[in-house]
Amino acid sequence: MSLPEKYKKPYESKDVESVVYKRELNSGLFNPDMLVQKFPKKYADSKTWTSITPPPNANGRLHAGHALDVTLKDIIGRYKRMQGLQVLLLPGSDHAGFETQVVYEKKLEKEGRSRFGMDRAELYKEIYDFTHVNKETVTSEIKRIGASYDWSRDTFTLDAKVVSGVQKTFIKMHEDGLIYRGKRDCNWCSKHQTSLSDVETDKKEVVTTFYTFKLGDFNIATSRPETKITDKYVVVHPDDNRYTSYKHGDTFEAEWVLGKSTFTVIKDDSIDPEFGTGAMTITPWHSGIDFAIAKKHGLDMVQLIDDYGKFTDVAGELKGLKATTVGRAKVVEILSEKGLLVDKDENYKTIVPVCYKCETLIEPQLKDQWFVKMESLAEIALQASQDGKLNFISDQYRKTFEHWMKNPIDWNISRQIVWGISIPAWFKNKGTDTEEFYIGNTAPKGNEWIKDEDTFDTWFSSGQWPIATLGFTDSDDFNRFYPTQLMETGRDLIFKWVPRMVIFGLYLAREVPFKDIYLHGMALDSKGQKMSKSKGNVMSPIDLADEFGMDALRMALIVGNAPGNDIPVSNEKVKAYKKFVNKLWNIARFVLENTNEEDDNFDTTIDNIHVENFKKVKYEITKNLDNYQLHLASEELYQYVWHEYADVVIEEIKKDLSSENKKVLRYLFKQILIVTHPFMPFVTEEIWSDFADVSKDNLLLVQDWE
RNA sequence: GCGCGAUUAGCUCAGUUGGUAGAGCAACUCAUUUACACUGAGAAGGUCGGGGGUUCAAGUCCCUCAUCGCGCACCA
Repeated sequence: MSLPEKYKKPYESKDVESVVYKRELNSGLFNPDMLVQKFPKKYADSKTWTSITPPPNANGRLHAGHALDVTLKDIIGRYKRMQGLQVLLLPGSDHAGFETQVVYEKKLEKEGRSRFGMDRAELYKEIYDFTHVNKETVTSEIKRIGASYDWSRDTFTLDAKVVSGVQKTFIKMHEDGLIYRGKRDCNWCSKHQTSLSDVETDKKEVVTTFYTFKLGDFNIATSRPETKITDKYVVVHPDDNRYTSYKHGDTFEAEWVLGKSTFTVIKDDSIDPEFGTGAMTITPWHSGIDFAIAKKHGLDMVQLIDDYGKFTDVAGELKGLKATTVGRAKVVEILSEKGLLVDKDENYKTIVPVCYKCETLIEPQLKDQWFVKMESLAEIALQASQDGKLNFISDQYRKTFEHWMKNPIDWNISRQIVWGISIPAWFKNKGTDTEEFYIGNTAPKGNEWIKDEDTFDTWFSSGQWPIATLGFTDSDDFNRFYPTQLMETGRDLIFKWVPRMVIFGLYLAREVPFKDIYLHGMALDSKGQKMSKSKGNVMSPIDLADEFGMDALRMALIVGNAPGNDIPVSNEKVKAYKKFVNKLWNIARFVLENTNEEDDNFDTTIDNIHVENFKKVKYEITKNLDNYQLHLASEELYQYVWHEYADVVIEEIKKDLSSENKKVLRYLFKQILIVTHPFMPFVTEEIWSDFADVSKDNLLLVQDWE
């Protein structure tokens, strides 16, 4: 046959990629229903193989890490599909409640606006529109990577079916006694005006001053004097013999910030006698630990600092001062003037919690919030892991998972933001002593009930993602595809996301949502630094693909990246695989120039050393794909294609282009296309079209692996 | 403080039940228009962080130390 013109010049990825993706997409074969319909012989009786894709936040462009995520899943998915399984890679996107709201607030800030004071519905509408524009960008970028996702099942976390299902889950959990509302210490961000879960806070080391003040017969040490204004309990360890003259419950009068006041001595063994002076006063409203002590002994709690970080009425003349800055200075000044400052250490290092988005100091606040009781849920998740129902591809993450499940903390699922799924709860006399609540989709009778304005923590909905995307537990898709086979996502989601999906899966469906858990590492820049917008080192997979081709980028992300390890991405590495793609292109040219369809009837029963060698390589590649060792599989492939097939097989055969040799050449090359396809779908599918009639869905996408 | 990783060629990293150290990139020598210069052939480069142990045999298993990274929790 005559050589198609395109092979007379180097491979042009840009010309090919969009054409190939459209060809594959339009075949409908990314949809498992179409696989069965179009190729019943191969797929009608086969099992399903499903992976729910992590929903990327619909609030921006993709970075190289997303490309790694998509590539890994797509390679496995394409491989399983060629093996004859009904593959479903289910895409979606996440409204990413707090994350998106933060991004949008920054936009508002730039425009000189603020969400505070905006009409709730209006704000929601604006963020919705913003998100939808971004969602389209994200979707088109994922398609560029070559994702063989079933877009007909694309799901958004704010789709009506997801919203109602998530709300139903909340109602069910309440009925099962797993939800409670209560005043409890919360992580409060005074900038964003919302509470956050523990995984949404970061730790920051600060150097501050550690003060010791005299309080009656006690010396009290603190790094946060401003919280001490209204303290009235002194806590010491029961066995501390320095304080034996006071018994638990004894009271004494002493001079303090706002004048003379009465203090009560509390003995509690959670105090470390070695730390500071072994005595402390407690501020239950603004400290989790203090709250625990106060709750245990039934002590009074007062709010000293308001939601904006300023002193409340109880601070008397200090009311309205910003607590952590002028407030602190003022308190130190007052106590010093009274001669109560005993000591100060100005080089005290401590770690404080900050908002993971804005680094504002988290001020613990007692708030009425919705909490999920985690203990029993964590226990079943731990059990599932210990029973071997979860297969962590790199076992280090099992330990992390189980550690977390052994130390569950009740989960605050209320957020004081509009961008999210509304909590189906209603209040009567909210904020008063006679407050009542009702949980349900519609308000009870009577017009005194008002809707809860809070929304769910975004992880409350994404935790249900494997079930929600399949239409919840009573749908056909659920029965057909649940439990899924693979959860592949970033290692940073081991806390935020993975355990919650396991828990919800076990709770709602009584089965783990997936068996294999592949946690990939982070994509780093060429210097090994984490990519971030502020550092300006974010690499766009689209830009890299424009320069080197998407197949090259996919290979560069996979080769040498052992599961769970971070991977530096450099232009040099992508460039190296661009050469590999071109090599394949030129091999195709050679094979097409020297063989034709008549050479297709190779008898595979004939002994041939080249065929034997290939079989061994294919066996290894298959084994490594089955074990999710993609870094090994891809490297073997590279070595074989370049240094065996091109350097040895072609070189040998071109000296003797016998009919027999041509058949071997052609047969092996078609096999190579099959094995290479999951890794480099674009160039292989394009070359395939010169070896087969692709007009009737005879795509490389659905060729038999075996 | 607790936990988890990492330490292998100049650089970036592989090395799957213990069996004579691998790749890509870079650098070096040669080939000079070949299916492919986005090329081919070849050579060079590592006492596998230090120390100890188990074993016939250790990059691999155990102990210990050092350095780096990450996670969790911090204490007023």
